[in-house]
Amino acid sequence: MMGGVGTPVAALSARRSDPAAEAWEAMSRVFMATRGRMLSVARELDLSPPQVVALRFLHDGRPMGELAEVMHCDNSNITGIVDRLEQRGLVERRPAQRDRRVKLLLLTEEGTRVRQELEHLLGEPPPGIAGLSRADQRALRDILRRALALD
Amino acid sequence: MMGGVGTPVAALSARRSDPAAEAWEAMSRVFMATRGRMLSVARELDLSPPQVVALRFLHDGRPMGELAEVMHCDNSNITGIVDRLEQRGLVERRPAQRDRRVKLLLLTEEGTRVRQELEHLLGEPPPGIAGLSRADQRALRDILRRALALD
DNA sequence: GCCACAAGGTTGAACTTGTCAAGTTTCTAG
DNA sequence: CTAGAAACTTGACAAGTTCAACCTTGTGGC
Repeated sequence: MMGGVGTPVAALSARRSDPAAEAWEAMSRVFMATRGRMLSVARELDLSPPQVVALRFLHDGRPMGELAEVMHCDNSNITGIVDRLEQRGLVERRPAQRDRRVKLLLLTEEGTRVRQELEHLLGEPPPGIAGLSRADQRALRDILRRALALD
Repeated sequence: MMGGVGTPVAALSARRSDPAAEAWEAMSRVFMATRGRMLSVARELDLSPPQVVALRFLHDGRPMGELAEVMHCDNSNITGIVDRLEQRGLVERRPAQRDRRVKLLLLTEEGTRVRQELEHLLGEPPPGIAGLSRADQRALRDILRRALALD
């Protein structure tokens, strides 16, 4: 830990011998360690963190309201974020035919490119995960997929 | 999935048969699913998301600059966040004796209480993890601890 | 001791985010 | 046809983020 600064977080409290809580604590630590990377990727692509989240949650034809829902924020908030993505030419709004109150979001060519770049950079596993044995990696993947199936 | 809204993210791209990337993708999905809980916990305790992060990264005697470093943001940013935490009586500033330029952060009694509440609420594993078999939970914990040792 | 310089933190300006309360347009039910 | 709801926008205001400029305090060379 060369450039480190000591314990990043004071003791996260996982009740001893509660393996779920202990696993979750470890998982939270792995994620906290990747905060920096996410922020520098955003900077590199000249996007704010919410714009990154929005782009990742976006897919062609997704209504604004749905984006607001998955991002857990207000509709009025999405308006501004999409405004700026649109100004940058990454996204377009198109009223839905079936209900013209609804605006569907479409990625432009450039938007698709940026989004792919984003997934490429953020999809890279952090060193801790990349450094695990292949058996551990497979076990981790399988366990987490079981967890996702329960959500 | 009753109130669901379809696929939250369009395909995160994990190269096939790269178990590390697949594991990381699954892990990212688990985390995305907990965004909402983090936000509602923040609301419940009347804290902004950055204040939550700051409180979690805080420990008694931590210098402001160190907090800025672990939060990956500018010193000037921390000034404002700490200002508001101080106004709410959760934190105090005290100049370090050895170097009076440095301000050390101390949790007040109330600050300690809120921080514990925070760890309690956010330390609760999400349903997907809690619903795993005990063997899976232990395996997950052990693998992630190995990953942390590599960071 | 004195001086230039660096380091930790604060301030102010410009912008983005987030929230809430109207407001507009477009459905939908009765 | 009309009352009300739904989807988005607008405006106002607090908070976060970044940058440059600043103030105070340490540090090293002389």
